[in-house]
Amino acid sequence: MIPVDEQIKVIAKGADEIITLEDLKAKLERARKENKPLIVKLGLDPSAPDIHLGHAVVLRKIRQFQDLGHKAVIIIGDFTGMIGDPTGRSKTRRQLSREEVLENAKTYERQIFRILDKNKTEVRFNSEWLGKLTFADVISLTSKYTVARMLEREDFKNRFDSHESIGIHEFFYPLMQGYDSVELKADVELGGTDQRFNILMGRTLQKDYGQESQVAVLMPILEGTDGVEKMSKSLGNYIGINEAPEDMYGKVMSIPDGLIIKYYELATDVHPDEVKKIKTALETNSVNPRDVKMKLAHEITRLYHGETAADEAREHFVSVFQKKEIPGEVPVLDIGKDREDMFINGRVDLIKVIVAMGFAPSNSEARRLVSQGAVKINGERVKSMEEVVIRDGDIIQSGKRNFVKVRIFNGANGNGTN
RNA sequence: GGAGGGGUUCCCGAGUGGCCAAAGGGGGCAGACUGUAAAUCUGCUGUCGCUGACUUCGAUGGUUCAAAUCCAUCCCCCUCCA
Repeated sequence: MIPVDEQIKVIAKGADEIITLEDLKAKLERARKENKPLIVKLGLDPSAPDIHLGHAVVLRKIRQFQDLGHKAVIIIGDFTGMIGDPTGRSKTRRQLSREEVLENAKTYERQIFRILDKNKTEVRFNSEWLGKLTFADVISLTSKYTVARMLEREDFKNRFDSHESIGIHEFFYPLMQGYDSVELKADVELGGTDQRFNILMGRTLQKDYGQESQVAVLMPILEGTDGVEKMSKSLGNYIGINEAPEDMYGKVMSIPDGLIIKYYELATDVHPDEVKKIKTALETNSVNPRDVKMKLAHEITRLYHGETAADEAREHFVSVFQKKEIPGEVPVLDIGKDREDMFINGRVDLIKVIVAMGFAPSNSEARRLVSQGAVKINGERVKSMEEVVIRDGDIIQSGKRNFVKVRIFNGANGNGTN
């Protein structure tokens, strides 16, 4: 293991807060002396199975720990997932079924190793120990904390003050998460700054159970593409690590300029010195933010899809969004005899095509898109539903980014009249 | 256990018999302008083969020509008292 000071430099990079730095130092020194890796814990909530750049922030940090010689334990919160983390919520979450949780957990496992070192990672499900606790154990656990201290947590406090409901079971979430740390004898727990309360709970409980308290490493929260809210699947402002290169590139391009540096810091492995240079360049207006963002988009895409795919994604972006060309490759919708649902009076119906491709959730929505001039056929804006005739090979564009090529097979008709 | 307040569309929130598919704001979507940035302006924002019809205001049943609005029962949330 490399010297402790060097390790701390790496660990502290990008971190919002380390509680406490002294504890971390002590642990690292001991680990180095005894050549015994630290147990670094990260809990994943299995309610959102698509890993996105927001999750990747902590996962990358874990990876850094691994590269320093430490061991990661990923906890799939299958048991806690049935409660749902109340963090940041203004409402009680719905409980996931056991099947949903397990299904999501599987999806998770498939994705995390695109970032983590599999050889230095252990994956555990917290039902393994939480499911075994007796009611007496639970009482004993709860007796270690008070309602007043629970209400110190901001989201609980807000809900309490504004007379919104708080389920008793929600109080258990932090306790359970803390108990996970007890079970693992975790040395470090990673999380976003919104996990501060939960992770500190681990510190408290470990002490109560006669263990050394874990160190909290809190990473900043990455805002999503809207630039305001925390990146999350449910808000639809996320960039998934499994997304197609073009989508990934495009989504990065849509983030507000103010977030460029933060994305560089938290979502890439670009060296801090280099990031500093970019920051200065932006601040002195010596570069066009768009160009910086294009480099960022390329970098992030490269990280998950490789150099070639990233280059192609850039070309695609330039062609479609900057030059407003129709992309070379467009998804194809085959309409054969068996797709009678796509026809009205013997004609392929534009509305149905839009809905079939998922460009709009309902016919009404599709109709709105058309009436607002969002739909083009072969580059020609559709002005009236009356005149529309869709022919074999036509390329339909809905909004800025959705394209489809329609293939109508002979005998299935398509050219207007019957 | 008692008393009171409340549950409206994605969210907040108005609406207490017909003019209500339901004000206003937020969010979202689309268009213009751009750099798929920000800001700004405009339109749209229940569903449906859509100048009309159908479904929605916690749930069910009722009163009425007509119910988000009135009545009954039930469910849920909050406050105060015990």
